[in-house]
Amino acid sequence: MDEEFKLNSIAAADLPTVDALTGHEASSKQRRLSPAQRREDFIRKATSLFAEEGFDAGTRELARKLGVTQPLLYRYFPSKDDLIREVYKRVYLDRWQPEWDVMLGDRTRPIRERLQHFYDAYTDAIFNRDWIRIYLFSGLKGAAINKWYVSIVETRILTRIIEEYRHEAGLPAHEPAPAELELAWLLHGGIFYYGVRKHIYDSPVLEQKNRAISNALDVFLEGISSVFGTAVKTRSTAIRKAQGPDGQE
Amino acid sequence: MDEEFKLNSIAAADLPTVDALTGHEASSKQRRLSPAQRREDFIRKATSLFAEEGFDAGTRELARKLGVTQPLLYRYFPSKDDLIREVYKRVYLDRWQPEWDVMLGDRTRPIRERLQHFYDAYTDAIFNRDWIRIYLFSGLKGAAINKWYVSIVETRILTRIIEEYRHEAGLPAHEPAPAELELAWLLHGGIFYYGVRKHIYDSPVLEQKNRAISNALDVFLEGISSVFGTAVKTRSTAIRKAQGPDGQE
DNA sequence: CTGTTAATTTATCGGTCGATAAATTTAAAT
DNA sequence: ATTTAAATTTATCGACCGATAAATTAACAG
Repeated sequence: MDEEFKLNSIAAADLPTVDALTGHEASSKQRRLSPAQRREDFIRKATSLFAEEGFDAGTRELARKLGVTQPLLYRYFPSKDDLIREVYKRVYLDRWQPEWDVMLGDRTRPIRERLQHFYDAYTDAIFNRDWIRIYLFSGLKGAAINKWYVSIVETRILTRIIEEYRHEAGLPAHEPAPAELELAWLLHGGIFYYGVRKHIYDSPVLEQKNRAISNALDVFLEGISSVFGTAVKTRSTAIRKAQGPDGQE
Repeated sequence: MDEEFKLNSIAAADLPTVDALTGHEASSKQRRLSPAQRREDFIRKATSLFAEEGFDAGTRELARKLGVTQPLLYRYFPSKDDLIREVYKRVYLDRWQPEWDVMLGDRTRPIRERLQHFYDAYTDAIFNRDWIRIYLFSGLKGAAINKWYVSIVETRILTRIIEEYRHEAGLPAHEPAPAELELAWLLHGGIFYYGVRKHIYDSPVLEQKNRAISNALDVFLEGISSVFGTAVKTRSTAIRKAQGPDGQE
């Protein structure tokens, strides 16, 4: 657990493309790839394979999906565990946008708008089969990066949500109390579970993700207003009339 | 997927005890057990083993934990998959209490009280490492019983919550709309995630589970009141003053 | 065209997996 | 005490696992 992680370090997108590396268009008959490209392919295919079958998926199946032989993997990664760690980093670090931090703290915009913007973007980034499954599998394995990520969500997102809410509601600023953080987790976990139901359980969910988020934010913000004993204008009645929660418009 | 499941069928508790079967007190040196007892032991230890390591855990390790040899398993279960199915049934069907259904529909009690009672009892039943991990592992495997369980939660619990809320709020009775169900899922998923954080991620959570639930219910009920445009007395201000959400009392 | 480098393959090792068959041993019945 | 039924163990099979070493071959430099 003495590892350290850094959000949005050098990522796949920074790697040179096949064309740039090889000097000609990528052909399906291309037999040899540059080390960078081959390594990238291993990580990418491993991500989807591990997402589907868990980290016990075989290295031979991975190689077969790439059209290469299994021992080749060990020229690029000392062990399967090292490959898994690369997959972790790719999944956990790459999709996080540092600007989320900034945007959530932008007090020129109402918090309702900031929250909708954030959760629209955040769920766009993580609501896909690969991400959610890798997240759950690594969580079940007790991977250090999973616990680290959860703590990041709490400090960078949920703590800020409470702080910003308190500010907009005119409440005195202080470190969010455990019970306040817990309410932010209720919102966050509830929204996350939408993704789990849709992408893991293949369960029918409300079609429009942004409406599910919108309604969740309405309930959350109105709910904590009442509970905190503060009356804050948090939602647009125009929106409410246009897309009420009963879906009967 | 043509399997059918039945909540609370004959369960472990209905099995005769070791004493009843063997006629004398269970000794740790007991070498042979009755088939019923041995089978029960296999299922129990398999549940905790699979919960920890996933369903890829070896049958040899399972046997070792029971102090027997591995082939013995195959006198009690035709295959490892059959054992896994038994574990599923034990986990998914046993802890469900049919009275939850009834209680949630008891209109002599306010819905706030019924919800608190239900979620206190429900989380008492499922918030433990074994249950949550088996649930997640089987979900990731796409097990039929997992999808079945999710649909049961929706029809038996969440649909009822919305119906009962609508009734208490004086709204016309009708099948919950998708957006309404989605809000019930927000509550349910948010509460479930409390258990995941505590038992899977080993993340610090608000110590008192019942307070976390109470605050969640306050936010949910007050929130949907506002969103639905209905004013319903849902929470006791006495409770609110005694244990406000800021945890500073 | 030739030589060199390294990307890739072939062959293989020891270990573990789920599962089966046959031998053994315990416990109860006679 | 002897017999009998079945609970349990021993031995083993074929398949698959992660990993290593050595042989091969594709791509580029001269």
